[in-house]
Amino acid sequence: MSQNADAAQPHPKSRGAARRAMRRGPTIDDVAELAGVSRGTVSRVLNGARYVSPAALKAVERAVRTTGYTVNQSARSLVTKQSNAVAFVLSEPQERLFEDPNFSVLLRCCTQALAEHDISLILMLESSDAERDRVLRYVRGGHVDGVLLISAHSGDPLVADLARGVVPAVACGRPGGPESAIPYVAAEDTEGARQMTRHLVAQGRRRIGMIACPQVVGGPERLRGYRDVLGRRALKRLVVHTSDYSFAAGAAAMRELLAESPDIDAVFAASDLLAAGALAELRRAGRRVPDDVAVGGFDDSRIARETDPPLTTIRQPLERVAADMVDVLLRLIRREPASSRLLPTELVRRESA
Amino acid sequence: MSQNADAAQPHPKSRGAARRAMRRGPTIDDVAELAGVSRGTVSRVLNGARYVSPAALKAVERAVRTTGYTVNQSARSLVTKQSNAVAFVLSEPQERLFEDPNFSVLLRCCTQALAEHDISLILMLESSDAERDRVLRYVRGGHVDGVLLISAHSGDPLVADLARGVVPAVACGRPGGPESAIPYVAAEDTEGARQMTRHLVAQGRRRIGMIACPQVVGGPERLRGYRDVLGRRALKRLVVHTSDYSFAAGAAAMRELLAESPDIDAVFAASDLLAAGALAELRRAGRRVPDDVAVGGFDDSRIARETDPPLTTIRQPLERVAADMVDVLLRLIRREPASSRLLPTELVRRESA
DNA sequence: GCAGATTCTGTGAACGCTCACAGACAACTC
DNA sequence: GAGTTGTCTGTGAGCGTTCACAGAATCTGC
Repeated sequence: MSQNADAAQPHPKSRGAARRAMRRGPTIDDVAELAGVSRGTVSRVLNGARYVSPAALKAVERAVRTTGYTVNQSARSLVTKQSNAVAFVLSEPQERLFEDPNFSVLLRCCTQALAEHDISLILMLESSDAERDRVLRYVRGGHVDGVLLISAHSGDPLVADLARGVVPAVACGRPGGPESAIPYVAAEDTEGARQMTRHLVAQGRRRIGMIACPQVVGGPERLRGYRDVLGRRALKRLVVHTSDYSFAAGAAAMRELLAESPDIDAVFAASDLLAAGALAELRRAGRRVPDDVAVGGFDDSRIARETDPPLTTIRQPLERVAADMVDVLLRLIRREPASSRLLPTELVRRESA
Repeated sequence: MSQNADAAQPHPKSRGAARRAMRRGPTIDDVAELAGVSRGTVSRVLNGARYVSPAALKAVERAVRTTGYTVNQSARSLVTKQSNAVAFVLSEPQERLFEDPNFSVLLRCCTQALAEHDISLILMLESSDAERDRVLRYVRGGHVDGVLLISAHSGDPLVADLARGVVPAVACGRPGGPESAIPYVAAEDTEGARQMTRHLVAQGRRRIGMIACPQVVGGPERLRGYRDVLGRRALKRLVVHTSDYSFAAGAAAMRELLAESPDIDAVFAASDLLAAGALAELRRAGRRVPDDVAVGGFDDSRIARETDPPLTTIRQPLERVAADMVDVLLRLIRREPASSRLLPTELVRRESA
């Protein structure tokens, strides 16, 4: 049989042709050939276009257009060791966090900001230990250039891992744990809480309660702001702690507050969702808002506009938080200096207080 | 100087060593060396582990563990032409859609389902033409193995592009446009709408209005279900169209309905968010719910539990929609046959109707 | 004991790109 | 006109995998 004879002489050309037929798209060599230049020149055009003659530039651009060439990211990554992707890691996402409107804004704005730099966002969940392992392996494996970390609770174990500097990382909100932790971007929670508390005081409220959530990122700061303004008037029974920012927790906390201090005339909830829950509970208890009890929220999320009455709240510039997180991360990736940032908050007056 | 002498003889070995020092992690060759086998054997262990002796298997596994080896996805993708990633494309995401709780559930469940197959989810937004181009180039470039398409409005132009079969794709909800379009997974919207309408009829309601949204995916089906049950009783002035599923649109539609038909005694809103808006407007108009007017929603999203009164609504099995979308997409990627799926809905009775 | 499977292993050649290098040429300076 | 600088170009090597192939070893059944 002629098989052996054929096998004896390898024919790389016909093989290459066969491959080309089943290939996804044109390669850099096809573009080079069509443009009448070399691979190297095409590559230079693709990245930066320096040291390329106008004629060559034009020819390459035309060839790229006519062939519909797209750079093969895998091949590029293989040599540059950059993935042009970052992970958006959602730590401990009980459904709650995921349905938090703040988080949605963050995700959307981060995606947009990254897209402008042609970097793609890979969403990763990290609620179980197994998932954390997966994330860590993924990140360590060099699949992403950086990590945007959205943490629900402070003291996230992933922070420690990330802090070891496997890959640049930025957190949203001040992550708890050792001081050596990773840089973060957050709103000025403490000052925001002060603004709201001062506002309630200015309205003549005497018994101002707080629904706090100190385990959640940003929570301790908001409680501190409330205490800063009220001092000794921040009675113990006026402060109730919840374990998360949820509607149900807000309602339960309000119930407790009403039972402990029936003469309460204002409540500052550490998030709009908590405030919405408090509102529902107040209605059930027959208290009018704001006449009997004023309610203040925090976040200025969509919810604040949809409650009845609409919530007076503290606006966090989440769009800017997202943009700044991306900015800090990109700087870190380029090995430029970058540090944590705190963004100003603003009181938004509506009808609840 | 000795420079020229050095340059004359290339020393690949010291070069390789230098590279190794700055390298991210161990390679397959390092693992092979440590395990005392060849590259090929390690590769076989990594993918499937067939035709590998127990001894070799064990040695490789140990070596992988001690070196902390992770496969370099770029190198692998370069040869397999598979990226192990899929794009989750959010078409026309006016903020609204993004803040839709349904969408959050979908995103979360898809991410989880994909993670189980070690496939990562790349989030892409596609609200402008420029962004659609980007998405298309990205997808065409072979960066992803498939696309999960979440479309707000029917007749999305991306669908047509995707339908040309660049890459496997699955839509959530029936995409409008040519019949030749891509496969989809959706709830049985028509039947769900029938369930709700029948429920309102069974409660003795005589003037049943509808807040419909026929431009949005699923919208036409829900309107059809309402008409199926009511027949000629579905008066023109009892149906108002909105352009999206938003709180504000729901409130505006309710206002219109009250003005046109003051004797209205029930409303079926095509989404919970619309129903929440209607609820707010009814309260403002002094109508009691459900005593004066019954309100039915659709989705059974988180919102339905948080309105006052809580909404009677139609539950869509979104977790299953997400799981099925991923399942269909994976089949398509493996070139197995797979077709569109319709999932059953369920009436959830609460207090609003 | 030997042909034929069957299991197991190592090796070379891609995959498509970037990057360093060297060479060609043009434009200056003295 | 020779040297120096700067711009522009092509080429070879290598990134870390997988895959096809071929060869070695072991097991069948007669």
